[in-house]
Amino acid sequence: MATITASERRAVAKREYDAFLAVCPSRRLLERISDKWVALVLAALGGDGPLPGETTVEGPRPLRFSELSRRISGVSQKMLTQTLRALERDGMVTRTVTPTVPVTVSYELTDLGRSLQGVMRGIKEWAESHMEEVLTHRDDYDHRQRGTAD
Amino acid sequence: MATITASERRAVAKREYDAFLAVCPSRRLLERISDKWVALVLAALGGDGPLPGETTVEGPRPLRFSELSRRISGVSQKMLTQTLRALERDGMVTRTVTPTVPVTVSYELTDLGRSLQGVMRGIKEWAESHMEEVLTHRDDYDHRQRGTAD
DNA sequence: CAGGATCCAGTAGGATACTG
DNA sequence: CAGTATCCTACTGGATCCTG
Repeated sequence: MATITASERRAVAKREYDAFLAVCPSRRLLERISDKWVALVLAALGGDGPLPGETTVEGPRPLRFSELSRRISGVSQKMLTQTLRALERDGMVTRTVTPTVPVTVSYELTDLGRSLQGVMRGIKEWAESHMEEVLTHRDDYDHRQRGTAD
Repeated sequence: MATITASERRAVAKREYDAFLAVCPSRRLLERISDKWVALVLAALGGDGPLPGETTVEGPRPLRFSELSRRISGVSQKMLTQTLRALERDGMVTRTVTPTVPVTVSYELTDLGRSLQGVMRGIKEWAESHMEEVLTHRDDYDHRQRGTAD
């Protein structure tokens, strides 16, 4: 009998994943992580920038729900919870509950999460550092709308 | 009078962009590029993987609309057009029309687009290479739903 | 504090039909 | 071929209320 373990099958399958294919599971994973909230949560947990009210810039550390909420301005509690749950389920963050009163919950990146954060941070930083260039292109594009036959 | 040019103002503002802030323009740029279709279009134009039907693996080259459409399986013509327009407007792809019959339109990454593709490709590849690990975590998470008091 | 549960508006995005 | 235009549904995600 061919004793093929799950990990063996997976090792083979690994090379087959192709997000260009609509039916490939990696396509759905790509959809999940191609999300602004994911990018922002990972960046926050990854220790990008100082926390509001804090002057010292420190590295990554566990953040509480309320800290994340304050850091990522404009995020609703629903989206934050939802995003954190998904990231936890996918093994990218850990959720730690400390039974104080009231309860304290903190989130932290796992190794897997950190590896993703490496690429996701790139996106947030790209957006910030290329904003001007993009704005310039938009101006050009919008103006050129008529002058085509110039 | 303080003669401050637009580019000077922008050079200063550049360091101010912070996607953590809901009101910051870079937040909206982040939303725009945190999109699966953007990731896939950039990857396709960036020359990731061989084209369907082609055996030789070549680098990036301009792709026609229909080629993109075939490469990115499952994309609707609406989303593809919409994504390409947005990328063109933001200066990340060029659109070239060759007046044959019928018309030939090809898309190509700009330098700006290539710089973004550098980080976006990371995401697609991360999804593909970490699919297994994520699946394992999901199994764990879903099973652990009851056995909490174990 | 850290959510769960609901309700509900806005929009993303698919399907379809038509055009230069 | 490479779109544009329209219709329409389904899901996203915000606002609100409630709980341990």
